[in-house]
Amino acid sequence: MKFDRTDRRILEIMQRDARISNLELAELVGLSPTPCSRRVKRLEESGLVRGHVTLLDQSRLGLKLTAYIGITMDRHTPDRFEAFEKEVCSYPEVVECSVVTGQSADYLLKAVVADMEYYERFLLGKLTRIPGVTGVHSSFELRRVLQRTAFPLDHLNDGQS
Amino acid sequence: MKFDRTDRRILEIMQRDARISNLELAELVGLSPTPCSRRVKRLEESGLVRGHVTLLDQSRLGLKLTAYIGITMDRHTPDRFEAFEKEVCSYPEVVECSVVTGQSADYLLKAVVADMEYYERFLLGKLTRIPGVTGVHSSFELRRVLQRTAFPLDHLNDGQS
DNA sequence: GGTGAAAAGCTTCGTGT
DNA sequence: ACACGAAGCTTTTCACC
Repeated sequence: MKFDRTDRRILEIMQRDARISNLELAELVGLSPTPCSRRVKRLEESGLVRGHVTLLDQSRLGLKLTAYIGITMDRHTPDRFEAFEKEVCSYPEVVECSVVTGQSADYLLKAVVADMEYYERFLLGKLTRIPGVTGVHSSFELRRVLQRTAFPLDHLNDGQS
Repeated sequence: MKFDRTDRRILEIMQRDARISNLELAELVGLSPTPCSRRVKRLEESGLVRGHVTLLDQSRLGLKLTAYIGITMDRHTPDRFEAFEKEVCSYPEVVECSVVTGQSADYLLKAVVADMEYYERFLLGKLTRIPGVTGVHSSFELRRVLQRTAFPLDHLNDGQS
């Protein structure tokens, strides 16, 4: 599958505004509505577009505390990992979870909660109870400097899978 | 400002699908289109809704490497911080940047790049050149387990600012 | 890829409960 | 506050160039 500059511009615009109409989008990229609509459909069917979501204000929701949590496991066996991951995915407080390289942590989690009191309950009542979890290191967000959902697209100048 | 269960359901649905029509949304929450539209408008004007974005597939874009980067600064003065933050915000590779608590890092960054070769250029050519940066510790994502943009809304059962 | 027309869908009133 | 129904508009989607 190949993308040209027009596709790139379409994606850049949609990454910022998912609710733009095809009519307006076509005008912005210098196309008539029909081929513009065709391109969008092609991009969506290709799997490149993962979805359209509404972003809410974390603070106004009362979710004032963001924690980055490094998790260390006792043994690195598939069953340990699977059980841990399944459990973590069921926690709505966790917005991100990855297996990572580096010194002391196997997993890096990002969790979003109301306050420190809630976080303590989350930590003691949920996270540390998962079998295999031997180490937990919490780091808290003091201030958010930047948060983006848009990826850079400069690197796909022409053909790209 | 107060939110009831219906507002909560509206937000839950929109967090998953930003392009839903008011008609369908109204049906899902058990309302007629008119009051549903009023509620959505009220929620947007309240600032609770930050925007509607399209999410793209990071891997299919060719951005195969995600790095978590801990940054240590030499001095914790406002001018050092401001300059650093302004510079970091101008890097499209950085999708997240926060001031965090904890041992050895002042900032935690999340960066998204094509590969390790690109990352090295980013690190040496950009990040480590910023005045005040004394320590950089990179941790790489081996596998993504979970990634959410939706926040939990269970905690706002009735009234909430 | 562009154009124009037709069709479908959505939003927005007014009115009544 | 909400439901209903009609009007009016935007948007999408054809067939064709």
